[in-house]
Amino acid sequence: MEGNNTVHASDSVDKSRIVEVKPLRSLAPVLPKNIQSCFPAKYPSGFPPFYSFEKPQEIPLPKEAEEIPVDAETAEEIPVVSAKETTRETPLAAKVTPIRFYKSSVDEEVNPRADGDVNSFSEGLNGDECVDSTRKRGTENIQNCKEFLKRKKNKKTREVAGDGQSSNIGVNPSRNADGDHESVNRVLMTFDSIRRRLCQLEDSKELNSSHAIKRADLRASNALTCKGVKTNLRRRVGVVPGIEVGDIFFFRMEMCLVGLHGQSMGGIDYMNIKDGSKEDTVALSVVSSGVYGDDTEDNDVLVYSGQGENFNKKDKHVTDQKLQRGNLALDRSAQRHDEVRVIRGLRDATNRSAKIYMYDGLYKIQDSWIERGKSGGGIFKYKLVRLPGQKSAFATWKLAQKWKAGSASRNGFILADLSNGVESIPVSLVNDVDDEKGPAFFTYFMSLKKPKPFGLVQPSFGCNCNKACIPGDLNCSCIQRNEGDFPYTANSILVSRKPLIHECGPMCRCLPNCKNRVSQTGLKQQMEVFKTKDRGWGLRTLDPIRAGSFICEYAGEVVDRAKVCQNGEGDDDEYIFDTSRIYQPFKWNHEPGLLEEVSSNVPSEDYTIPSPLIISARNVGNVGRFMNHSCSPNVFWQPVLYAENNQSFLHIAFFALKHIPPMAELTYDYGFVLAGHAEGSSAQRRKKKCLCGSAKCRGFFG
DNA sequence: GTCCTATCAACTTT
DNA sequence: CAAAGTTGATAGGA
Repeated sequence: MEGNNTVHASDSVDKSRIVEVKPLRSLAPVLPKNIQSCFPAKYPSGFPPFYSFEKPQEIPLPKEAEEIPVDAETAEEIPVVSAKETTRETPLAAKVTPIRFYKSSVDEEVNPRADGDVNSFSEGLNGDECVDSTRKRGTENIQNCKEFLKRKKNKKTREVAGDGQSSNIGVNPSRNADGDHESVNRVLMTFDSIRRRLCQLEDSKELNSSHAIKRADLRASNALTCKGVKTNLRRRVGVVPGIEVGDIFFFRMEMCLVGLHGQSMGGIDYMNIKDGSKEDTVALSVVSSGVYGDDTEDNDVLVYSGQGENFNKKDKHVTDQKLQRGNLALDRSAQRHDEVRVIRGLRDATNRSAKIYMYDGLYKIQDSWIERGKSGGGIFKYKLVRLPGQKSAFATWKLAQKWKAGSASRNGFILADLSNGVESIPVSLVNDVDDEKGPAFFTYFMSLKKPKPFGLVQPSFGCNCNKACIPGDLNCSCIQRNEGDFPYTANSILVSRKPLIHECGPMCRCLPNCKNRVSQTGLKQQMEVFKTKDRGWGLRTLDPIRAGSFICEYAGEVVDRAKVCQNGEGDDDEYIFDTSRIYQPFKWNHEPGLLEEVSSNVPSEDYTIPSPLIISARNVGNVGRFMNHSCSPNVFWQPVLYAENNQSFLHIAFFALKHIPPMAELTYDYGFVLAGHAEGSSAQRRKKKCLCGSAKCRGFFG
């Protein structure tokens, strides 16, 4: 028994380090406080919003606003405001430098009244201009949109030149033609935020009407295209700025919007170029869906099939593919020895009908030939070989899949399941860096021990839903607490960051598989604890993770500040999570106004926590305790509340901030304590030097 | 009940 | 403009 429980694989088993598994919950009810704190005021205490849309008249006038630089550099200079200290006065919103300036070129072009004032900005959006707002929209709207896009195209040259006159929501106009990391990120985040919200609306409509809005991906993309929220519009051969080898995508549209692959369906993207006096056509990128038998043993080689049917629909004759379009382009690229971007698609393991795409870098066409297909028609084949010296991407993904399946051996493999069966998915322990055989002893536990009730005067109660709560059912008291919105999509993706999320709990009548219990169901992705080069143990994922996916709770013991101070004399706060630290604000929800039906109710991203919650994961915890800090994290925390034993308890749940590729380390922003604001001895506490290595690194944390 | 495949239709890009 | 290595819904079979 003990052998099974050991953290170490080595012979020298230290009995003090035996993992003790206690998957039971311990509850400690305490005194209730006032109910007011549960329901956020209009501006709950917390971070200031980037911009106040509820008071558009107080937004600075355009002249003023245009002086505010919108670069990434400036964004970093946004004053950080303590969750504790912020007293909300409306002008604060105007004082805070906006990360973007919300004025779109659309308004300039289309709405003659638009003068850059946010007010008219919203009006412009609420008109029918280019807003694909209802299922039964007429062709009129589409027409408008097309016309708009035409006009926009003419104007593009000016924008590219950087006259500074126009700007787009979310993207620095100068990044429209040639993007960077910042603009790519922003486009992707905005896209997915709108898409999630559309899914949410769709889910809730299903109950009330038969008409569900389909293809949220297309609709989100449409909205962004109309508003010019795109980047890397200039089509190019080779590297696309801001996109890294190994980046993953969940929709073809995402790759269109950031300029990686311009074809919404087509597998081959190409363009015409002028080479001296001669016109030529060259391939830009190919998407391999992995269904045409183009997989080879060698992950650096791709055999890609040309495009074109093998029979003519009219005369029903077998035909050969023709050397035209994409086929021609690939042929030309081969002769010119040009680079071609390769995107590899694989089935999503968790959602078999969906696909995940990974950018695998640059390849060159080494060979091409014609094969006979099953029907007898000729099929072009192109052998693409990956250029050396690029970061391993697709190969890593495939390897991770093998590790998961147990069909490939691993270097430095220590333990198959650190959680010892507490999690339904095993958490492996790996160290391929040095000799350390595992982290110090702790008890694996999935949730909070000794939680303190969240101050409510009224007794907490659960909902009365039968079996499962259904989005759009306004009789469900849990949905009511979430202001009518179901916090998660049908596939358990968080829709928006909110001051507080109310989940169903043990007191609800619905069953444990109710979709409103996402943070209580344990790990959903396969993860592993691994030894980093310079930051101790860390957590990484073997699976690709979609933005908004639940990662894990921050499990541990709820402690008092006094106790933290007592223990905090050494470097003892390594395993402390504290909601009252200062956290860099960031925008995860989309801007209001990008899509009519979605604009009106974009939740605030200021967390509402009436009294600080401090969790120690030193002795008891889950994988959350291994997540390292980063100033450019890929995970964020979100307060979640649900009731147990007539009381409500606050939990901290982690969600993916963006799409996370397999084998990437999971990190979140630890926040920091302002010097002089901490109590007692911890005031003198040293900040830790940050080694996150990101371009936006603050230099310290903790 | 679930899991897989096949098929269909709505759909946007160049 | 037509074509396209899409996507999600739906149905039927193992």
